[in-house]
Amino acid sequence: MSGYDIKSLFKGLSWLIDSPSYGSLYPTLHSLLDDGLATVNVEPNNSKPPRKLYEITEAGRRELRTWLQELSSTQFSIKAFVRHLILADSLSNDELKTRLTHRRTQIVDYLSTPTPLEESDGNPPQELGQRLVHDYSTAIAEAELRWLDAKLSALTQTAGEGQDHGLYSSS
Amino acid sequence: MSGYDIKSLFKGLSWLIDSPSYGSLYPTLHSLLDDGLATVNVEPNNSKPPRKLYEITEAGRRELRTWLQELSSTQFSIKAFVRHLILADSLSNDELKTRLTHRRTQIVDYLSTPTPLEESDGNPPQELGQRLVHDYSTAIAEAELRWLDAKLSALTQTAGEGQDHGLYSSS
DNA sequence: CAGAGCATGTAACACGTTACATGATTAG
DNA sequence: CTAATCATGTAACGTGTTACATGCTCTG
Repeated sequence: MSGYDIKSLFKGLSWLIDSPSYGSLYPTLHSLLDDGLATVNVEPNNSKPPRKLYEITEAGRRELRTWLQELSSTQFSIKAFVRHLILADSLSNDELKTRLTHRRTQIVDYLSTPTPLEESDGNPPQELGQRLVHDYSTAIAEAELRWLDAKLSALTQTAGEGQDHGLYSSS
Repeated sequence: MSGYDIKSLFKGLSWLIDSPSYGSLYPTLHSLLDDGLATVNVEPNNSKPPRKLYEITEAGRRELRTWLQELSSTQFSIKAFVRHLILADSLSNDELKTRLTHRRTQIVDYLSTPTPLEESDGNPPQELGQRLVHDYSTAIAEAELRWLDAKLSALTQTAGEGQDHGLYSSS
């Protein structure tokens, strides 16, 4: 993909996670080249600035794998999970299944932790906000749980299909 | 609340949105005092550092309102919406309803935009990640829509109840 | 008796955004 | 004809994190 393509992808997801600015995106791409983690293929684009199509190298893929491993073992955020999904192409069927299962565990844990419930006394000084957010957070978590279950069952039924991980077969 | 309390609140929400570090939280609280947007009430805490309980001033509440207005009219992100919910105490019944309705509109718009569907040709070079994320994003958006509808109907049924906005009456 | 939680705060550093620079093409 | 989209890039600036400093208390 080109820097522009990457930016577009994130822009479409910006309601869920932050989208990087070109000011950080382009320099990052340049440093990937310097480190040999990616290669470019410059494609002329009639009098417009040429499209620079980046591709990950083997070394890059190795780095990516360890980075994703780190991510999933230390971060629970939606941001981290979405990053994982975006990069699902780099994972094998089994790896993806492992990650989704791990995520499922985290969500279940989150949903089962009994709300801290702060403020002893007669409790409501002013905490409508807290309750609303907690409520919202729970609703989102439950939705994610259902989504994970659906994907996991699709992934398990068609065990070793390779290509599309059995997720989007027969439209 | 104290700086510590605020941090705890965000920590509990860190799976949804970023939690600020103390390194930015405390200085921010200090600058609110300088600007007269908040006041402190220092509460001794037997030999532990005293708890500094901050409270918003009238001027602060005015600033907050315009800030929230700005937020909701320019940002569509979950981050912005969660901020709004946390601060729901500062909004009147009608204001809250307006914001939720506005959010609902945004979600509906998002769900109705026909997926860009990039890559003309025979389309699938490698875009499992894109599809997965889109799928996930849609599932979350639909869950939020249902949540909004539930809250909005609760809010409308008990029109002008004041106190708890009619949201959490008779448990 | 060690580690987690309570509780506040500062300074160096890294990071990312904003604003700028450039310019053709296509859609309304 | 104007605005949006395509397409890349740099430098100054602002903001936020990381690491450090301090010290009591409760839990396992």
